[in-house]
Amino acid sequence: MTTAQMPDRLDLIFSALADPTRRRVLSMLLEDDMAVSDVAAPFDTSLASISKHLAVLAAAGLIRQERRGRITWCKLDPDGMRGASVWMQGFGQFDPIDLDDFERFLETELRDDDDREAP
Amino acid sequence: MTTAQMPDRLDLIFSALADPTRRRVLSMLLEDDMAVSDVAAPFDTSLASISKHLAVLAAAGLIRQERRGRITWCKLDPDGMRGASVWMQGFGQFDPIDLDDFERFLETELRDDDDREAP
DNA sequence: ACATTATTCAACCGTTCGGTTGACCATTGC
DNA sequence: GCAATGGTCAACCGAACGGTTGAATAATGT
Repeated sequence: MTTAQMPDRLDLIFSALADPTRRRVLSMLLEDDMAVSDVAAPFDTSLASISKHLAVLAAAGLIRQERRGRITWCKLDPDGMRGASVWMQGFGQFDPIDLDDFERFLETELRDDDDREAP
Repeated sequence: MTTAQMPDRLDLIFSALADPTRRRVLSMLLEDDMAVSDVAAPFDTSLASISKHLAVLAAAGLIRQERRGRITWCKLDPDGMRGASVWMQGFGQFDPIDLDDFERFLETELRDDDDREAP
């Protein structure tokens, strides 16, 4: 059967990116490689949950996980995003990377992504 | 309650893009504005299904729907993708838009996205 | 007025998703 | 060897998703 109904890589990537927790994880990994537990630390969900999220990101090719000793290192794989990025670029000639814009964006995500509480 | 758990715009955009049918719709709209029925035509799902997909895309700000007479026109809103595109660009300095690459990509998606059958 | 066309609404159904919990390997430290 | 640490696995749960069908709403054509 060649009609394997295998999900497109774009499916994997975009649905991986659709979750705010996973996006936050990626942002964290942008700053440095991390062990699974360290990734999980700032979240108030279970370790297992984060482990699953990381698996999703890995399946989408957005991160790579390398087991060394008893800790599993998670490393961003920016190239994994390339296909999706290219696809999106086709829908409008966006300015060639407004890095400042992104910086602010990231800041926001990192600061109050998950637990924003009412004052 | 200010802690409304309102989904982030990026959630909306990326999860809208996570579905191959919706991506194909966007590709179609890239070529021209279309009525809902015309969008639905090439797919072998129900009209209602496509109508829902279009609602999702509209909610994500990726298309705009304008009712004129009894037909609802669907029009791509490339600017809706901007935020997500900017976000992604932050994860790697991708080349400034390889349009040829994209063209081929699109071709592929349009041709055999949904119904690939075994020979 | 009546039938037709265009689209959405509402209820339902099976599947996937994100989360939890507790058991289960590994690897390290004593 | 034994206990602690790091991570995954498996089973489960409620919510969201993508699809279907049939009724409902609206504008158009005759």
